Amino acid sequence: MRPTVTIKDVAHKAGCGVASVSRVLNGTGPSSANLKKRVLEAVDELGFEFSEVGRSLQSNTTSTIGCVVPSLANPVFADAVQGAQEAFHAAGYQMLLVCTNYDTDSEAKAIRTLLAKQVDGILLTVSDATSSDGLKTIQAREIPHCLLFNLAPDNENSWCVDDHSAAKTVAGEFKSKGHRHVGILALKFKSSDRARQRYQGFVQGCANNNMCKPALLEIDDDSENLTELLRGFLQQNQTLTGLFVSNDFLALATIRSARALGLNVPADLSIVGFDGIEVGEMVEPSLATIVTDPKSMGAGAAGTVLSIINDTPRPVQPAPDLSFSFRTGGSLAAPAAERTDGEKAATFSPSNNPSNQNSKIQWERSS
Amino acid sequence: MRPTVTIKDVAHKAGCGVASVSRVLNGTGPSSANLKKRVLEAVDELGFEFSEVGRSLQSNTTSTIGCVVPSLANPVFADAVQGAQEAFHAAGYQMLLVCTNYDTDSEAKAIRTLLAKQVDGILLTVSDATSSDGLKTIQAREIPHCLLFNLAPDNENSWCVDDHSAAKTVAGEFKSKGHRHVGILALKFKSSDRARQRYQGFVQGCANNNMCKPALLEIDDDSENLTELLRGFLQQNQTLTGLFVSNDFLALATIRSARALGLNVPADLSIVGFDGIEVGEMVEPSLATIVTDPKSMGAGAAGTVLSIINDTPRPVQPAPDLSFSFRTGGSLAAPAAERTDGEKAATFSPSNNPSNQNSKIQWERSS
DNA sequence: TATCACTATGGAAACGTTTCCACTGGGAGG
DNA sequence: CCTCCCAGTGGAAACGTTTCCATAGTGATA
Repeated sequence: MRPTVTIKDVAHKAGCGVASVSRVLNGTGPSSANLKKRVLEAVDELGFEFSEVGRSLQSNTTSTIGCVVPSLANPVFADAVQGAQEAFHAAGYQMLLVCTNYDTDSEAKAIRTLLAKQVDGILLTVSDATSSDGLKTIQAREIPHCLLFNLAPDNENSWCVDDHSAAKTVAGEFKSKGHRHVGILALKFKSSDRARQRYQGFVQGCANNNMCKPALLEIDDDSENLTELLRGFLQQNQTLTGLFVSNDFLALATIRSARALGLNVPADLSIVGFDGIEVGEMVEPSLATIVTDPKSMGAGAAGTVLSIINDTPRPVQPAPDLSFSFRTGGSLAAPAAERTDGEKAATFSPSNNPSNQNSKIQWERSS
Repeated sequence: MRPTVTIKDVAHKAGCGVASVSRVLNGTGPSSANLKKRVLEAVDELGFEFSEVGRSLQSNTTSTIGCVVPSLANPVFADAVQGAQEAFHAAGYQMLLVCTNYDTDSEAKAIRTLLAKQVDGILLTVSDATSSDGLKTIQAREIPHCLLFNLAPDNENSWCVDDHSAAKTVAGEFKSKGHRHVGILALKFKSSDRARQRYQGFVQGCANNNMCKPALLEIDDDSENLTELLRGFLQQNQTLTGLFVSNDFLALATIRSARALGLNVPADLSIVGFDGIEVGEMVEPSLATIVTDPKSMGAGAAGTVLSIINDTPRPVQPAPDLSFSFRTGGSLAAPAAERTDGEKAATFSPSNNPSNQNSKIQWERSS
């Protein structure tokens, strides 16, 4: 690694003091035409660039923002990070990214590291905003920050989807199609306040619509045995005609598992997802889902952080009930009939799946 | 923002010199038990943490790595970045992330910014590795770096899928199913050397297998009118029975468009994708595709950067022909018959699409 | 001509670290 | 008892900037 050329080298080559170089290059303070020329030439010859490290030390500012998210494997976060990165970049800030893999210890550790690096602000998604150690540290140090996808505790800024309302909306959609007994398939229930919000909202939505209390199927991160889990779940809830799945990706996997069990979607089991990923519109049947705009959320939260730093008015975020929308899709329809078990089902096969034929299920028998 | 507590404050509170504080906390040099105790207490009381900025200035090292990718919207890059981030994190490095949106100017600018920030290394995906200004800058400054998903020019490290071989493999798979005339749908052909590799490999693969030279449909970033483009393309290539699509996402969109044109996939048109995203396995028909492992690629490239920094042996990367694998799927099958035009097609509808019925196409008529 | 205001410039301090060096005191070896 | 060595410690320099302050020169004004 070639030795870095510093402002001193430039000053020496230009035959002037370092202060003059700084003034010329930053356009702060006066300087003669002659001096300007000499400095610029020296810079050119040496290929000088300011070191941000020296600058940061002096200015107590790094033009760097920390960003903490659980994972980029989830396109919701990937999009949000992308949106935030663009917003920060446009304002002249770089972004330090940390993925925590939904681990609270990693969260806290990452945040300490970012603070040590003297970031000018932090954008973060934590597992639980009410109990996050990392968040407490940030608050104590009074660093400009904004939560993303977390329900905000008191005095906290946050850009998030109104998961509670969204889940209520889903309940209403099930109801309007004639469903009475539905379930919810939730991922990482414990490590995510968002999942909790969705569950509670769904329960309340079902209650508001005089539906049965939704059955809960909670699964861990690996969906290896999703089909078996689903089988067991459906056995225990035999009158269930619809399932609200906590994200689109999992919803697609659930559709596949349902098919593997010989069920027809939506006739035997309606599925509604969450997130609104684009492939949901490309599959057959298309996925009914809650559509959100993670990129805008990320950009908005970034804007909030910037507004705190610059002490400008906070950007306005969409009203809670406008933070999402419902997208209809073929995976949600009126239940064909009450599910009845113990009969031979038509095995699903790619192009032998007429939905107007009332498929029976095979999972009871084969378990 | 609360004033930062520095090593001086600690020294003052502990009643010693700053050098002693540094020694105690870093475990470098001797120190009495008494002094240790005083320092540790002071640190605790004041909540002191070292400033990385001061450290960096002194050590000429930032424990920060720059990472430049086109976009996180593409899950390939998102996964790669995630893999890289984990690898860097494990080695005690933070990651500065920049997305360039496939713009070469942004690339060069981002790289200059990263260099000014004194990153210890850079991981990057550029549009064209042979002509990248940013890459030249990095080379000139002799910064530890590694390319990702770029075909490496001389003396450059790079972790990438062997796009050329992979595309040849796809040609072979088409051939083995009995296809003779196939096409390739490429995205961002100009701004990506990877797309070019795939095209050339596919052309060569078709030639090796005595197939027709593949027709090329090149599209821009927005696939708004994909259906119309596809219609025109198929009109011009009436004997075409298969299409190699440059990424899975686009492949799914193509399947949808084909259906909208009244075509049955795979009977009328086989589709093979590229990337191996997981949803490809969840849809009907499942997507035949080239499977890659972007996360491992990202982690591997990160390992290479680290090995350059630490002057340790380079991690070994998989042999080019093991950098991918072909995944069979329902979207690739033997062509049902030569496509014939001008007849009324069965309009596609969700569950009214028996593949054993030889669908006719409607696009000729409706254009 | 003396004063003034202002441009042009360089020296030096400051930012938060680490590390070199110098200084002290005490124990071991002669 | 005198050396010598070493643990223990603090002062100060250095890293690359910016900025305050002092100085010098210049032209205009009184």
